[in-house]
Amino acid sequence: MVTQKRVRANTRPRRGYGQYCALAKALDVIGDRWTLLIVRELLLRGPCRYTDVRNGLPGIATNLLAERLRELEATGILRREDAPPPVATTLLRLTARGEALRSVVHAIGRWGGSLLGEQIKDDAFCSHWLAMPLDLYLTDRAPKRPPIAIEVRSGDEPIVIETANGAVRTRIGRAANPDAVLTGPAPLVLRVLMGKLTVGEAKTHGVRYVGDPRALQRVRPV
Amino acid sequence: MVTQKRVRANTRPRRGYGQYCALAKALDVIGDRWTLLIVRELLLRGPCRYTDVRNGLPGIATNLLAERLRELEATGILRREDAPPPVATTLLRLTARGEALRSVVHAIGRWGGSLLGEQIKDDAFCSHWLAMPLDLYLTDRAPKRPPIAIEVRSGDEPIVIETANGAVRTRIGRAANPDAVLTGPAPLVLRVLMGKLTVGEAKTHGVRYVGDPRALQRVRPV
DNA sequence: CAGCATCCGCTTTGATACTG
DNA sequence: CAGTATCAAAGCGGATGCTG
Repeated sequence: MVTQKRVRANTRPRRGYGQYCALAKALDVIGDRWTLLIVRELLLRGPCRYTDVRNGLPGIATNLLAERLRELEATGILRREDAPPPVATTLLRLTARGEALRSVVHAIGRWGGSLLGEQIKDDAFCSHWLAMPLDLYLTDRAPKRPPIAIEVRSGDEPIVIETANGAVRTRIGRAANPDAVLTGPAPLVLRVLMGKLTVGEAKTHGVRYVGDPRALQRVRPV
Repeated sequence: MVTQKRVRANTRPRRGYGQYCALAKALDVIGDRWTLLIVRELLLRGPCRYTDVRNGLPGIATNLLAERLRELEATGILRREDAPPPVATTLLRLTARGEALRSVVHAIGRWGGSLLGEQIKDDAFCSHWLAMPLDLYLTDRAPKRPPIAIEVRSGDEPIVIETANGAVRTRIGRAANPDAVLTGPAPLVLRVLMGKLTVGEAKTHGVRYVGDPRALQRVRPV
């Protein structure tokens, strides 16, 4: 008798912890390798294509990404939707439940901040990853004054730090009229923004800063 | 000649994401299977023995637990210490860095709460796991009044809900003089404490409540 | 090219047995 | 009590191939 091979096609048996505990149940869903990094990409980029997600995840195997996306869709964390008329492609968008993972990603990111300082060695880096620490630590020191924008160029994609009614938001893209532009290697750029390194010191290591010097003070972390 | 066994000892190659990102670095350390559940046990129990941790993690393989504990020690999340004179054993205790994971565990637990309501089927349950949702959601509605204690018996170990200067803390153990004692199956007990089920309704399903009825109101969640 | 699926070799995990 | 030893099964990484 022939043994059944491809029995259950594309549904994994899902190896869960089997514990009646919110943490365990959550980890059943978001605890697999790469899963939270996929969520990170969708949180930072907003709705985007398969390929965009993959570009933000150097090292992931394509089949694994496809599988994770299927799982995330099945668990109601993201959904696929057709892009508006101009381009004909499928967009991946976080659901409300997926957006709610921002608090989780922030908590882990904040905890992991202390592990980051050391060195890069041959770590991959994508400039939009800067957005997370910036959103986490920067504050608007002068909420009453007119908003400012700082453009940061540190890798493939430029990002913009904007003050908007008291909060600091970081997004991928360019500023129409930036008050300052900061350019250089990521660890240094980050240290400058975090106030751990003066612009003067950083400039001797390849960082460039053009524009209003007060812009940096404006968003300095507490 | 005796062959050396302990050659490669305890250093794995460690398969990290290789990304210069706080989230990825954190997941390199706490992203492996079982790791955060081990941290949960240490957070809920405080310093305890290997066996205590294992009892709180039904299904874990002993070698895996031993390996994870080694990794957590190496990454500075816990440390081993000799127990005080009476008992001669090794205690596992979270370091400050490990305690800082409470915010991470809480964030994930809060997110995972919505996944929990459904059914138990054949999920394992340990009564001390109740402590997390209780710490997350209960509040002291009358901080000025004398503190109260509610004992909950829902499984192997009793736990105590205590109000202490405005906060609600849950711990493993018994209350010397509880204002109320709640007994019954976990999902029901939880629903009662969360205010989603009245004591009267719960009693028809096997829940017992003995003591001051106002104790329950006192710690009701917002 | 975007968006996968398939195959293969290696690593991690799970279950059990055994030891100081 | 606190692990180590062993081995099968599942998961993962990388390469490659297929389809619209």
